[in-house]
Amino acid sequence: MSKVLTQTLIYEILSVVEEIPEGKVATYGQIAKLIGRDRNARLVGFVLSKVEYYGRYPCHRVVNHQGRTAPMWSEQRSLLEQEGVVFKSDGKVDLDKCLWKV
DNA sequence: TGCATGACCTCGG
DNA sequence: CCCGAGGCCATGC
Repeated sequence: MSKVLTQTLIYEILSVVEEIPEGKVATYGQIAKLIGRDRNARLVGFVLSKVEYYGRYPCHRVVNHQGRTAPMWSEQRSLLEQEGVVFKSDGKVDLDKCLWKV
């Protein structure tokens, strides 16, 4: 980890991400809120984009509010489908059923 | 020190 | 659902 993006923030985010059960997905805003930074939803995405740098976490269970996955990510959909996450014809996650409820 | 970018969110139309 | 505007924080040049 050459760049230290506030270890505290990353630790809190990963803590929440680890709590996401299989077959469920969470939104960036949801996570941001759980760590007490509801205004920093952007940071969550920004951090998760580099989280693979810190270790392997189920960051594929995190999608945006539209249920859309990362634009450049190819296997994210496959990973989620393997866990039982339902996808719509549009290629988006069915948040009505797979959204992680706290 | 300042400006631009990003896996975003909410509100209104 | 898509489009546009405003906001918020950290990173990188």
